[in-house]
Amino acid sequence: MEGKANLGGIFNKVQPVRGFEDIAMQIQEAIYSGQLKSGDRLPSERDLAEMFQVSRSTVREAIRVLEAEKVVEVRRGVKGGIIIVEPKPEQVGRSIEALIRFRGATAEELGEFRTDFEGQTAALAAKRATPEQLIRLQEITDLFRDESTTFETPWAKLVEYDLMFHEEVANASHNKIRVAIMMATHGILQKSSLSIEKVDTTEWRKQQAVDLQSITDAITSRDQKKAQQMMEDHVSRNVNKYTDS
Amino acid sequence: MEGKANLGGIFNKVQPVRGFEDIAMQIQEAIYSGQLKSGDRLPSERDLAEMFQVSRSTVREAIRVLEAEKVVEVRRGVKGGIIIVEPKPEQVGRSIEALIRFRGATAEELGEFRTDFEGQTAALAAKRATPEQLIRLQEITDLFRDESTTFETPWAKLVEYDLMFHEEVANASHNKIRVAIMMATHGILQKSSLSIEKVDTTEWRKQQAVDLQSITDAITSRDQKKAQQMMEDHVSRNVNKYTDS
DNA sequence: AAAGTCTAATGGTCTAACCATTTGAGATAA
DNA sequence: TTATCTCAAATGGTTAGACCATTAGACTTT
Repeated sequence: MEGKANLGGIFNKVQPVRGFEDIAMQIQEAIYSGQLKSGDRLPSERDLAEMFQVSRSTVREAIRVLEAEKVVEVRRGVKGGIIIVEPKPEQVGRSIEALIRFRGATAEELGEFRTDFEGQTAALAAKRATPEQLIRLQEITDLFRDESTTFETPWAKLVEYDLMFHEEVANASHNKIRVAIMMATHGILQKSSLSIEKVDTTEWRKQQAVDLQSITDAITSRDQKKAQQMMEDHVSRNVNKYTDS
Repeated sequence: MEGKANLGGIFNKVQPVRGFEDIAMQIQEAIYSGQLKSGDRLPSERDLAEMFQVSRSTVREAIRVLEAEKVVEVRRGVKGGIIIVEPKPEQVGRSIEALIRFRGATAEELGEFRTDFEGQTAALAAKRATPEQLIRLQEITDLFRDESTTFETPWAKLVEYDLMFHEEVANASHNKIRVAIMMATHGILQKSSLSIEKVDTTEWRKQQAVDLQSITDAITSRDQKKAQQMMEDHVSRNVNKYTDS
């Protein structure tokens, strides 16, 4: 630290830009700047190669990058091609998952986080939910209760309703970061090592239905504290179910 | 919804696996399963082509995918090659950022989330910090105070100490999910549209130093409520600074 | 010892062809 | 008419072999 200027954050790593990188960046820029919208179709690989004055291989490598980044989607055949897609919340879950796997996070840690996080989200929802969102929450709650009373309804379907409920609560919090993180954690839950375990008893179904109703009630009555408490109970109950088994 | 079974979540999209995808997956599996560790070097493209019995182009496309997913890094020249790298927290920030840009989240929303999130993290830290972590927090606090008294210390350096402090608090929460999300949000803060703004006055510097000390004190005295409150105040104070300017 | 030069290994790119998939148009059959 | 089959065209997927560019280290020269 002596006789040597601290250049941290001033200079950037030199990186010779490879052809395909350049192309991938140009296309991505066009998307971010709004010149290309989701749903648009890029020219064919052969046309792109001519436009960028490179070989088809180089174009293809650029497309692979964009595809891996979930910026475009590729379909074969006539009327196929390279289509621009919307960023999906699940991909955040994927990279969080990679990080978690690497750092060795556990299901307990995820559960603990979810308990706190969803509790606060519910509190915000109680503060800000629109009338339409309140109605929607009640609808999902009713749907869950109705379908949960018969064992003809598969467990997976009920879990789906439950996640739908949680996401609607996140929407009602009117904070897009929360929506994104909510969906990310759900993406993790639905997969791999941190996956939820199937616990499907009559009591579980009844308890879930009661949980959703009490959360909906608390949010509807704008009772932030209660909404937070009910949601925390609901999430932790399931977390415990999963990890006690 | 009538006369037609709901197959949601039961069947998956059919996707013919392309050669390069197969190869990319195999390599990724080898990494996740521990057969390949970060730092390891894959065989050269030519060798991989022979091993997988495909052309070099196909191998290269697979490498492009892995590279885009930040699973490997590629260097040219002799002794260069394809090296396996660790997943970095910043990449989570990147995908969250993409999502946020697309969904149009604002700096206010991020600020609101951080206030709640970091508050809870501090509360957990107060509960679980190890003696070593308490010492480390005090060290960073001291470092910040000492260096902040002279304007020779650049603003960027102080922000760095601040982030270091927040990450240490996250570590002290002993929840790896929180560490990951903390780093992710910091990654966002350091870039682009949601970037923090430079506010560097004598009062700001003093206030920051006081903030860190009071948080450290609260955590050290195991006062969860106070730690949460102090952290919330600290974060929201900065958020307001940034957004009021 | 220092500087320059050469060499081999590795990724980056190109060319030109062929294969595989998909859609729609047109021919054919019921 | 209607249903089915066939075929053509466009698009991505793959191949093979060549050459270029970059890099580290060995070797040579000064």
